[in-house]
Amino acid sequence: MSGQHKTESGGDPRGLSIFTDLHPATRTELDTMRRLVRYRVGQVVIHEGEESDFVGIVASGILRMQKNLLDGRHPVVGLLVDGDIFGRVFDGASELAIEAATDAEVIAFPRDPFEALLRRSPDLDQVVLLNLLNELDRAREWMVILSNKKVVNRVAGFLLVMCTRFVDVDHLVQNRQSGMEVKIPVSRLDLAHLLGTRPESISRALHELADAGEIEIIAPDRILISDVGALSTKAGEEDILAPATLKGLLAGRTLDRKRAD
Amino acid sequence: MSGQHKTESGGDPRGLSIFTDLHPATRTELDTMRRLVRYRVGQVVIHEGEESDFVGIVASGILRMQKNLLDGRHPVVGLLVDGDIFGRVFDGASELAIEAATDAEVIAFPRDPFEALLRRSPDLDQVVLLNLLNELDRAREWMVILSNKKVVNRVAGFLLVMCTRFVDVDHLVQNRQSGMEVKIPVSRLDLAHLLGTRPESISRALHELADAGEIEIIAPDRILISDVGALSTKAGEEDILAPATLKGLLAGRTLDRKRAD
DNA sequence: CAAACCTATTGATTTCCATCAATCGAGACA
DNA sequence: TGTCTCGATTGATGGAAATCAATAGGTTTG
Repeated sequence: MSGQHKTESGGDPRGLSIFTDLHPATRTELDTMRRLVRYRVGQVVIHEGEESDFVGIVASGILRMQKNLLDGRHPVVGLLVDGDIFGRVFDGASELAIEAATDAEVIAFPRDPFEALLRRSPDLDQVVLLNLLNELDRAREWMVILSNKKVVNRVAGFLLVMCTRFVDVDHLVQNRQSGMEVKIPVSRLDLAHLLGTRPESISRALHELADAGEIEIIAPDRILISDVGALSTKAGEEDILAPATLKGLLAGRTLDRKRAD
Repeated sequence: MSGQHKTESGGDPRGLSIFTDLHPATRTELDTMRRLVRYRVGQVVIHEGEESDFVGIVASGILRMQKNLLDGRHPVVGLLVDGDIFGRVFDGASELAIEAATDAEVIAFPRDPFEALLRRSPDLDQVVLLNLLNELDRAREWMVILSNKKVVNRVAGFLLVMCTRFVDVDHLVQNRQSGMEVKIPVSRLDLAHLLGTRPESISRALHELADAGEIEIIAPDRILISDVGALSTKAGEEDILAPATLKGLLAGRTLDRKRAD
């Protein structure tokens, strides 16, 4: 009943790896208060405007942060994956809804004890601070991608982000001899909301990239990226996976900010 | 030569008010290491990719955070105003350029001593953490505004953000009997980059709102907002300045997260 | 005072995409 | 196996905005 998705073998449950370097005492306290919550596709994790009573870390699956507007639209402002922290630390209701984009598991910490521990433990505080800095970077990086006027350019940017940010999440990204294979973990509709467009345009953009020989559509949700450089150009960015940067990735570094220590 | 823009009378220099509640010892240390830097319109504060050696707080004027793309575009991902903290805390070069959108003054703290102090002072750490949380909220709020497909809707959202976030910055927002007067602090081109469009479209959108009687264009950079409700609807949001929320504003609360204490 | 310059604005045309509508394909289920 | 259903795809069309181009208004400069 327990270990189908999780990989508890030996080490931490998924998602908690961000806490690996914490002081043992802090770890112990966290372990004491944590509980695992499962959500199914489409379930609401935190309602918009709700004062959430827990801080969560994604252990598996994908959550989407979205705003539900009066006109019926609900733009997605970001996705949460393995290891991402969410839920309001320190007061305030969330202005965003958080919903499960796929079946998902969340490690939940009751808010008050978590905050109390946060105040007492500089090491935990540090982890949370770095996580926030990364989230902010991602949000802005995402804005740059969204600043592309043409859908095909935004889609190109999205695929590149998949390659970098989701590189070691689940098995979403795999190296092939002919390029990188990316599994798109959300529906076309979610993707459209994420990229500020409609599913039809997503479809057209993907097939346009395929016709240009820059990607290969193995299945609707499996994309083989064959020409990273072309995608980077389309995304307007410098070559995200240019030799220099790529070397770093292959060496095991991530693009995320790490603890200084 | 010194005190034309600044309001040093009695209390803190502008921008430092976010540090008002800090422990006196922390304040003293900060005061020791701070220095004031002035920038003129268009000057670069931090180059894209540069490893900045200081943490800054805006004391006056407006900075813009932008990405300079290969194709010549440079989308603006956010503005920094009085009291906003910028510059990388903890490692990493900025992926964004920061430039002065107007003449501006910045209070700069050398990075290493600032970080050292941050590690030692939970109160300062707390302020930085809350600032980050607010920045993240704003970034996502901004994404929601940018998710509007029509320019006129994004412009409406921008004007509303001016009314809330910039309510006590310089004299950008003033109450009139016929509505709120907003001073747009950046050029049409900057505004276009901020809203993901071109200056021509900005112009057309503003005049469309004026024709609808929802705003009045006193001067190109002075907008009188006469129908907040209509703008809110156009922005897709619930009525940001609806009675309940507005009452809070008038009571002196801001929409920002405050320290719990 | 006039010339030069920059910004905002207005006009005309083309491109891109949202939208409406129809088809296709894979999985669920009887 | 056949049908049902849902998501993805493809097609056709109207609308919005990018683009190109030109004018107006304000400020600086000589």
